[in-house]
Amino acid sequence: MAKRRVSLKDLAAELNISISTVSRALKNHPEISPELTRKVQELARARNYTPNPLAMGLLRQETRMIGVIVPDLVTHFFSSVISGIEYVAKENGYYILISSSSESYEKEVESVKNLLNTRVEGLIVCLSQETRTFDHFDVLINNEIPLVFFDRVCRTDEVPSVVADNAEAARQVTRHFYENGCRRIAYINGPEQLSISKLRYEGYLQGLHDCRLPFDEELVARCNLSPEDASVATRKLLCLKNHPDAIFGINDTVIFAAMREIKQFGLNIPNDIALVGFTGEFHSTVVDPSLTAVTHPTFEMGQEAARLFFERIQHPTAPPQQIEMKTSLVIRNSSKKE
Amino acid sequence: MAKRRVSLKDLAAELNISISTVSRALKNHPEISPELTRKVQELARARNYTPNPLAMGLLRQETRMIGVIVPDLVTHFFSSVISGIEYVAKENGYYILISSSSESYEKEVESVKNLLNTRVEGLIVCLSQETRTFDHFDVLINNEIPLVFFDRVCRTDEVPSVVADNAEAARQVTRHFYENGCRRIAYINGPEQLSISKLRYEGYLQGLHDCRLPFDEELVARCNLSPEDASVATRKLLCLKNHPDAIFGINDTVIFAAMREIKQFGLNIPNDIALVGFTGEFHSTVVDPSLTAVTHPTFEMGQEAARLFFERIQHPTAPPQQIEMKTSLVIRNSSKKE
DNA sequence: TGATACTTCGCAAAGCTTTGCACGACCAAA
DNA sequence: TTTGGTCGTGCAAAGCTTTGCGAAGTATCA
Repeated sequence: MAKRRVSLKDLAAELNISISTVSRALKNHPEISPELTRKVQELARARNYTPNPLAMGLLRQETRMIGVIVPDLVTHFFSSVISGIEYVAKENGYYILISSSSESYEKEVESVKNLLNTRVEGLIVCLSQETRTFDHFDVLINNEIPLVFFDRVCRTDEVPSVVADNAEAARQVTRHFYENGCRRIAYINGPEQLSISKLRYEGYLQGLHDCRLPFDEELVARCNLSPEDASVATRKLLCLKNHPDAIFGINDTVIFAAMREIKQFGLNIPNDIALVGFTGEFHSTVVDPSLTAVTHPTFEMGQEAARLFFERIQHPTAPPQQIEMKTSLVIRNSSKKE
Repeated sequence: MAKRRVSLKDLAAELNISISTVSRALKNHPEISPELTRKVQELARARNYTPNPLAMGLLRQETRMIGVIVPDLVTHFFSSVISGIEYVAKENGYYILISSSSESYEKEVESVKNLLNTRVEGLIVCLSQETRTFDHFDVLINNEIPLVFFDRVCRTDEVPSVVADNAEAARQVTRHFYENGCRRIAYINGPEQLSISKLRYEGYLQGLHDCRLPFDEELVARCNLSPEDASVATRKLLCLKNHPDAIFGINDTVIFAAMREIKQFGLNIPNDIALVGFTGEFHSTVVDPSLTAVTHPTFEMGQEAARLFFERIQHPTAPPQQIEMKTSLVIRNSSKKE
């Protein structure tokens, strides 16, 4: 057990004055005489006094903590967003409590409950891929507890959120493929309930339409976001009697898995199959061929999410904003046919 | 401002009984009659009562929070270790407060101070690469506040720690190079003050000695752990009149930067230069050629660190353990000369 | 009926901080 | 001498929970 830290009471006892006087002296209250103020502040420094946040929290009903729930901590996208959240939180004197849902609905529900019990002042959440119902956020919404979603969102009419320009980005990717001579453009999608899946899929469709390419159902594969499942989905595409000449993957996990699969299949990237991913990873540049990718401003997404959160703290009932972050298509070698 | 949550006082008022009775009823105290107990518990459930951790913290002098300080959140190694810490923390009903030092000594000192002021029960730390002095941990040690280091450690005679078998792993890498025909084996080291730099360097030297290879000072480059600096270090090696035929990089950031640099230089991996990294990344398999690497059990390192932490909570003055985790050299294509 | 023994509960303190209000002391004016 | 004011400080409550101890009430026994 760590020793008790010094409290106002300790200082008061040592100086033979009351606790309230110490408290006031420390914040330079004008009603306390200058010498006493000086004496108190000196002692406080010497004893290394800092106010107890638990007591303050109890008094002010605030904990200066933000709960953050992400599907996992390890994926570059999430750790980078968290980094952005942490940055803004720190600026505001807040800490973040991180909980990983492991892409599990149940754990997500559990995390919401536990974090609220810990009295965080609100939550910043990216939904798990299993999550199809959203009642576990009712408590937050009904009680006006700040809540912000990012990337994988829901209930955007009630909850502020930060997302990428998913549809537009996917549309551009499709057109980029077309301009590079691809005609059978495949798309590996994520779970249908995820907002990013829907929107990127829509963008893909729009892109096809822009280029007057026919929609071919067999060119759309679906997977959960694990590397294994992505590999399966890729193989399915590769085994078509007429395999695609381009594959667009919903995120980096998927596209890296696809890349490996295609190589093992003995096909050339980009000549046999062009490849574009949706990612923010620096690894795009280190794979071979280097990966053309829609690049997220991940750190900035985290910052925006945190800003939205603090706005929410200020104005809990303001109409929810949705911030759409501009992505950019960084063209590298995986999509340039010779 | 979020509404106040229900407290014992609210429940007591609603039932017209005293707070203490409610408190006891909720924990099935035998002195409370069965019916009253039932009634109280029902109401508590209905009103969604959970004890206020601030009040409990104040009372018991515990916050059930662990401060975690890492150089950054984004690198796979750290996010994966954090993941392991979080896992064990959750098992024990603890949360982690994460603070990033951004590889800065000052921010590390700041983080230690701030986290302690937040009344975390202790700290799990990986030193920043700038850190050369360690007085900022005195407060913890003198006050018996639990502290655990991982990976980049110091004061191991006083503080428990979790590290990889750095020297042994580096030695094996060097021998592996030798067995694959490499004779001019270079090493890109990190900042000298880091324990991992020292130990891996020692292992490298031992490996050379084992293989009766001469030590050549110009084959040792140093960099801070940024990709940019790693690139510079690599170029220096490549520009030697007699460039190395193997490069061993202290971590993944370094080795991926080196890989890129070598390719740009027009040299072939592994035939011109073999490459081995020190990493836990799944990306090793997706780069081309796939990267031979010393693989850390990163998640497990986090778990061990957390376990050590909880032991420390139990026995703050027990002699500090140092846990050395076994790494394994996973041989892929980047080190196989034809 | 009075005393004893349980059963069932409430009071209050501790853990820490802030802050409105009151109180004592001292001085000046009436 | 009394009143009114100013200045410096302390009291106490609130925010929430746990728990030792005391008290009220009921039942049992002599």
